[in-house]
Amino acid sequence: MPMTESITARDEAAPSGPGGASSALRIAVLDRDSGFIQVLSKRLDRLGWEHRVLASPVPADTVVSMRLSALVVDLAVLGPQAWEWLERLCGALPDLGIVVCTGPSTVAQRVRGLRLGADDWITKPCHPEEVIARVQSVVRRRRRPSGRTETKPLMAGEVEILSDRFQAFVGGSSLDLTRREFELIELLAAAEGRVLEREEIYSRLWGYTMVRGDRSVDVFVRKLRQKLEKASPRWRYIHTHFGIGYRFAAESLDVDSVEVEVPASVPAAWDARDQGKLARSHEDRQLTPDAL
Amino acid sequence: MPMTESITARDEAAPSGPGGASSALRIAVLDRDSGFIQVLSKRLDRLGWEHRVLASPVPADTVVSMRLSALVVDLAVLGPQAWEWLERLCGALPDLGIVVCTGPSTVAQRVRGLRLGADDWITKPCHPEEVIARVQSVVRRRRRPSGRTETKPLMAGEVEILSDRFQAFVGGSSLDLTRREFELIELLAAAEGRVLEREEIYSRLWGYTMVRGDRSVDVFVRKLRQKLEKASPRWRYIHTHFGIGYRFAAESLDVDSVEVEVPASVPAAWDARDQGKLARSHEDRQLTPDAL
DNA sequence: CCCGCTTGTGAACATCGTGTGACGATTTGC
DNA sequence: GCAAATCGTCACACGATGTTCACAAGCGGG
Repeated sequence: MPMTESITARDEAAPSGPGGASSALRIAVLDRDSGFIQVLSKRLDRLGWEHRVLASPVPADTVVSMRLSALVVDLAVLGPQAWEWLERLCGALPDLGIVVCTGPSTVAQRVRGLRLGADDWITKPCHPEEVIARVQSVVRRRRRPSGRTETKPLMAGEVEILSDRFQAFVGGSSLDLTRREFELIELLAAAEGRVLEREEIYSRLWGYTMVRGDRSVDVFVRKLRQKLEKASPRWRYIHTHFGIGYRFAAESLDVDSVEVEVPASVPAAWDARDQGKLARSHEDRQLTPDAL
Repeated sequence: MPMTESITARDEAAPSGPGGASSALRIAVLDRDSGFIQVLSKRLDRLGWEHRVLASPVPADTVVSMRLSALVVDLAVLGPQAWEWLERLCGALPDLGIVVCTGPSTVAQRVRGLRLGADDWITKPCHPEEVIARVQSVVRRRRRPSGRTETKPLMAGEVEILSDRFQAFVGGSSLDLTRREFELIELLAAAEGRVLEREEIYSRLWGYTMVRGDRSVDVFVRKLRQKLEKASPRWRYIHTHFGIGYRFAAESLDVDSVEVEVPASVPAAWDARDQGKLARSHEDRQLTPDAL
């Protein structure tokens, strides 16, 4: 069985993607081995997981309040009451992932721990990477039921983008976006204020690189604009940047409420010129490069 | 730390009760170590778990058809393709519990196995009782629905979904849903208002990942719609989202009772449009862009 | 002010996704 | 072992969706 590889710290994708509340893990380590803790903490940091180190036997109730995804625990820290503590904890938090990481033990002890509710049992000395991997494995299973992807609605101007409905709404009524249209508005709105190049939009939506001359992005932008215009006539959302791409930003045509929708991140020159342009031109979506 | 106890074979309750599919575990062991297999099989028998021993590297597809709860596997049996095999299996059956039980290995190998989707990794030689305990632990984690005894009836429009009866009712009379039909309506109703993608529905109901071109979900949606339509003709429950999946939401065809079923989160314009369309079109289930 | 390039627009076209009925395979109950 | 129920696949039809065109309009640089 030729299995040879090194443990490369190939970092999992940091929590960046729009869909990714996936990596929002909270871990606690209950141990006293300072060396072990230090190495583990470092690794957890690099993974971007929130973590906390506990040195003394915390009452089970306290653990409950920490809202953890998983707990790594050395039973030795707990002393004689380890079993009782473990049992109570598992009873109180059946969804908490528990990885016991402790010194030499008998089979009977391991079996007992696992039966009481521990999800895994590692024997020290052990490699931190394996601890991480086992915690991941435990959490991977745990996370299924909480698949409730907490998708906060994206808001911009009058439109409300609900990821779990695959739709955008204005005043409660759907824009009737098709799948691609929705993906496009979601992508644009997630990058609100920033200009996205055509190539990037294309590759993020279609998955492969755009061939020169492909007008798909333009076409879908048009469709989106049509539906946005119909549902929210007094606002402009998608702005063209000539030779570059598109930028999503809710901008009202009503002069009164100008300051409402202009993001603070945009330099002042922007709104001044832009609004001027908006006021005098019917073709206000077309922004020349020097308007930046 | 006084931890001393013998491994008593205190059998878990055998699958006896009518309601109890709780202990109906199906395990497979893929190994060639006859002694290990024999001892393990004996133990599995006493626990009342269905089990099957495989001696040769079974193709991943075959494993799928075995409807297992968990699999204990010695990677040595699989030879050089072990990793690939493991990866494909985990991809096809994300809910299958996989316990690797194999000879001496490096940390890197264990980490790799766990990352690929294995739930646990035990190093031989090991005590059968620990294997059992770890399988139990994995399965315990895997099972989310049985853990909850919350038998709150789900209500939507005129239908009432009673999980403990595996049936849906309208006005007290059963819809005579088959198992799959019930699982489907339960899944959909639990996510009321949210769009569920076909792939998700399939993987949650069938347990493995959907192959492209499989129409099973569509077919069962049709069967469900038929029964819902017959029992509750004045309501629509399952809505198609083209290119995505289905959304469950009770919507009345009667204009009067609009406010009853519309969730507060969705503003009024919704039903206004929707109801209008629903009222005048016989083909209301297919949500054309302008019907949503 | 003109020319080349980029973008907007509408429609035609090809493709894909879904509803539907029927059929064979498998499981379940007696 | 048989009969009924249930499950999953298939082929067909139809419509929604995505893609590609040609042309018009707008922009930028001489």
